[in-house]
Amino acid sequence: MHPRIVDTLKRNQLSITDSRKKILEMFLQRKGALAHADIEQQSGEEFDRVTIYRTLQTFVEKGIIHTIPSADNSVRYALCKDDCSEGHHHDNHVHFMCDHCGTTYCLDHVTVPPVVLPSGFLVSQVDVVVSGTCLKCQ
Amino acid sequence: MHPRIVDTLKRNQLSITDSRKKILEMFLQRKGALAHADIEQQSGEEFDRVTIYRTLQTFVEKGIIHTIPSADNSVRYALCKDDCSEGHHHDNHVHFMCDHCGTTYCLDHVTVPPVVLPSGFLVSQVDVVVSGTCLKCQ
DNA sequence: TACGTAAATGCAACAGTGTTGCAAAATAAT
DNA sequence: ATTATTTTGCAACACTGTTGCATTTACGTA
Repeated sequence: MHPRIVDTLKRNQLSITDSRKKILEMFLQRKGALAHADIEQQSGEEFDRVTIYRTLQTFVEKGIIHTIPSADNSVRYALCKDDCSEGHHHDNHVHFMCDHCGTTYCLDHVTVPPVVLPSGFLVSQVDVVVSGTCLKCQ
Repeated sequence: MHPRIVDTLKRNQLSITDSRKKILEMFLQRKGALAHADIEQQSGEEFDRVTIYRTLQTFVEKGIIHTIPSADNSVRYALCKDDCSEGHHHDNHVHFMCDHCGTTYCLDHVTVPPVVLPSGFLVSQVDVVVSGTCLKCQ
């Protein structure tokens, strides 16, 4: 098991349970983004659907993972780089969705360019989602 | 009725039906984005749910409207500036979602800044979604 | 204008997604 | 080891979106 798992859970004052350990491990292993359905499939019948939903919710609240916007209807989650503080997510990096294989990447090293809005709009967060073809699909 | 309605439908080789006229009018009237649920509520019992889904699908295919990405699970649609050609949407403008009232704006005059990705990624589209507080909610 | 064809609609049924309440089980604290 | 708190699993429900098929509507032609 990944050494960061128990550590991360404790730091966020979460009790150490099987589902949390397993789900967090999935995120740590495959660095890409995961949808609820991915987790449900990978974990087989081990956990209830509802438990997965609640675990993801908890992780988002604690700033362990963040949601990735998408034009289709699917919500994907990915690890926050260094755990964001509760309620405050500074994931100002670019997300990339491959049109071909569907994989979602967090491009941690590509920062979001500044966007200047008309006066009157107060910006709290900027999400950039790039779609196209990824490394593996060319 | 808005004069552009029949014109737009004809130009896209769509038959003129009540639902298409009514739904297109909704988009032309309130310049903001609309979710399926909004349309269902506004139209009352006039059209079947399925008809609304299919109309939205058709409009997206024809490039009359486009979908707006969002971090939550809701799909919203907005008019394409000048009808995009079929299958090709050039909506490279910034979208703004108000955290307070939930309204989604298309900021047609704010263009998407260039994003430079690591080599190996082929970019086909860049979506920028800004969230915060809008003009009315301050 | 009337007619025939092609397209769009409404209905029923279904699958997927996400939420809530509550009892049982697991975790944490003593 | 025992108790209090949290988490889980189950059941049920609401919402979202899709598909097949019969009926209705729109469109081109005569």
